[in-house]
Amino acid sequence: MRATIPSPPITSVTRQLSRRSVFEALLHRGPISRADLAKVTGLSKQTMSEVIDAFGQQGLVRPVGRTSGNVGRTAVLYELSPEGGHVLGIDLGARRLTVALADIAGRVLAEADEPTDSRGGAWALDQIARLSDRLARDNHTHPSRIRSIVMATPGVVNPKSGAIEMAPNITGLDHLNVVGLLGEKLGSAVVLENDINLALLGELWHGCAQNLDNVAFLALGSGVGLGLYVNGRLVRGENGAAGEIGYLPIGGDPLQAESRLQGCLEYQVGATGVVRRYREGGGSDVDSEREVFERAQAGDAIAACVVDETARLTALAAAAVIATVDPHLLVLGGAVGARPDFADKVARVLLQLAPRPVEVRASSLGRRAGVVGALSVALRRLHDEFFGVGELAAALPLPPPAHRSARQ
Amino acid sequence: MRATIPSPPITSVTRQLSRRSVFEALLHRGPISRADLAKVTGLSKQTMSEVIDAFGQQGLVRPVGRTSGNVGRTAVLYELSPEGGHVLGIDLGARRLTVALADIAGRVLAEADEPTDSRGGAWALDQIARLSDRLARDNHTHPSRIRSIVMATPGVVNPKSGAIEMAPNITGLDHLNVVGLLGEKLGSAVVLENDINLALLGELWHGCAQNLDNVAFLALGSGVGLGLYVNGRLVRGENGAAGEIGYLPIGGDPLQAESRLQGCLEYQVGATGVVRRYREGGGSDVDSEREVFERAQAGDAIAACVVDETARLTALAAAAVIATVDPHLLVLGGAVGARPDFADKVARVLLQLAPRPVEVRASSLGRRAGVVGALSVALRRLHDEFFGVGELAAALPLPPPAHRSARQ
DNA sequence: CCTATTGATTCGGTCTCCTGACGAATCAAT
DNA sequence: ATTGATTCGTCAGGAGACCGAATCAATAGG
Repeated sequence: MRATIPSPPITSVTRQLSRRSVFEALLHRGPISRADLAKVTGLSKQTMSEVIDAFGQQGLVRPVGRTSGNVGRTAVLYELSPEGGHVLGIDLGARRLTVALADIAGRVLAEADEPTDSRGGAWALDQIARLSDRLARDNHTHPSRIRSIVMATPGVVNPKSGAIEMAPNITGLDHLNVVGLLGEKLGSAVVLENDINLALLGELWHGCAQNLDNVAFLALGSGVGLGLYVNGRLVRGENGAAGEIGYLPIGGDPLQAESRLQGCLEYQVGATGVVRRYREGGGSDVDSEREVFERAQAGDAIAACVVDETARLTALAAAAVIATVDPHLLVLGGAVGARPDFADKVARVLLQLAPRPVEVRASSLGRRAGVVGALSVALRRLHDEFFGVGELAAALPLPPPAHRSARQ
Repeated sequence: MRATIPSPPITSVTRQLSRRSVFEALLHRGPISRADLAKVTGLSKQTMSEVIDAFGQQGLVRPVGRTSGNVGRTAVLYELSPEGGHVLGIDLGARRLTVALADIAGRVLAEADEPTDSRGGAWALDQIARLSDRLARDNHTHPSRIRSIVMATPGVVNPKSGAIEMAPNITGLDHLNVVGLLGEKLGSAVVLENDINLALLGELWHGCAQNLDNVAFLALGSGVGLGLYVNGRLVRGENGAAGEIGYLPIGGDPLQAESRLQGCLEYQVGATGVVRRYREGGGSDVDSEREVFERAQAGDAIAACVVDETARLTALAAAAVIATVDPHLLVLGGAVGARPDFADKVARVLLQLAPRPVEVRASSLGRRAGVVGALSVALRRLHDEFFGVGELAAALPLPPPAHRSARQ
């Protein structure tokens, strides 16, 4: 086995751009010959040979057979090598921990999950490290080859510091330097991101929202939350609090005490809200919001009523989001939101609310969405590390209003 | 006077990047010598002289005196020349037409406005052409030198076609090929954009929202509308309908007939809504929502009540937007929204609603915001035409889920 | 076996950029 | 006024990256 992968050597901007477009072509056009690469990228054949040579020496690329059947000389086919680097996606949920491993070409090599260590905090982090290590070794990958790690976590992630600001569902996580500790344990930098945001990105990469630029993802589970993808980019907001729609002034008096504390919409549509409304409606004791949904499907009239009201409020929230950002698609996700029957109900109410109908789909990845999204971000970060063009791509900023005189 | 400005000759990518960074330095560091430009951009003195030479031949740049006072040889100072190109910003409102002219460096050369031709449609377009021509000639600029024109218009602008889809306040504009006709009359391509979006961009460029990446602009005038700036980019939405918050399910039953037709919030907070509520409250006859506000300030109790309710509903809408996109700043604009007293009222209610306080400011450009925003977009487009890097800057797309096998 | 075709390499030539050297212009001190 | 220090701007040489044309190599088909 070769030594650890060297960072790409410093090269000129123009060569970096060439490398970048060759990489992109390799990524999307699978095994491909140098001649075809030259045609696709517009580069000359010998530039192509130089780039492929360099890629080969970095372990980024490997030959995989030759063409055959066509007239003319056979060509050597190349593809991205799994040796080029690996990425890890983690979804740390309150109940379930999922980890997945992919290579630089985005091929998902393995996936594993376990119940989250209920002691939370440091125990959960240890569990993550254990599971990740096992996954790497089982796939003949030394953990040190993992160059990019992204973890989905509930709560608000500060977009500047990358720290968790509130993780109500996992005990003792908010007072821990998660990025630092986990990075140490795993031997590589870790990036955190809100779980709903990553579920949205998962649907965008491998799920029901592929190739779209404007998507809203409404998650309904123990709480209610929103992920937004606008102009082809994730919306985090100034404080990472974008999508905290529990506080939407919908479903009650927003100035009421309970509403102000946990959010007006959350108070009605969150798990405790659903259970409370079921109890208030005369229903017998239930443990979780899930049970209410199951009873509704089993014919419980009170439960059905609660579910209908939940769907109605969800649709109102969705209408607010749709009026605000005008997405192409609304994805319903989360433990209860992804239920097709519930999605249908919401879609029906929505049809009566919106000035123009919006497509509504239930999440197609279900609870895998979070890991898949984490993988996609980890992958993107790895690609950027190797082939990013940095600020070069930034838009030309406009001049400030203060001007020196323009002598005519 | 020199002949018309030639399009920049085709150059290699690397030269284009150099030109770009030199231009940026000229734009922001005012008159500057070649030696300083070399230091700022990191390019060599040699390259700098080449680029400045080329700029000079294109008429982009001109010498303006020399340094003095410092030890050492004096340096020739250069600045962007007004001959480099001009841009035009137009704000076509229902009542007022405003036009402004700027040069390639973003220096606003002139601004003029008139009441909009009340016959609307083709007459308004003629009026625009007349006013623009006059403005250009008064500033020693032949109309043919104007290389980029952007117009603010009410209604939804289709982000793909660039056409107006609904302009309720200006008669006979929605059945006209505005882009085509106006482009013909003015002799240059015209781009349309929603007036609220441009007002937002105006505040971002020259107003109260400078140097921010996440801003919401809530306009309250004859109607209610929202402009969103997220991740440093304008949010148009999939159909250009982002920010149509008249349809927010706030302030009434969203399934009611009137609400469904013109939007639930619009029905309460729009001009006709304010007037209606004043009448329903027992107020005497008024012509416009503006009058209600004036009476409130003059001590009319009924009017004050209506205004308070309007502020309350506006704050609810703002809270919904804030929960959704988490902006750094909320700007209140439009004929009534920009009133400082009203902005204060909204801010006060908002303080009780949001989990974390958000900064609220009244528009600082007032009704100039639209033209200024139009200028900023026109300018950006001109810069991009000259120095854009195109798709080169695009993010590396992730591979699609369908994969060829990865032979280990 | 020969030819058409396609893949891959080699060989100039161009473009852009940088470095180092040098002349030009200026201020400050003698 | 002369000299020295300093800065501006240009010139010449060379490195990196790209391309096109020519050339060699390997294959399918007649």
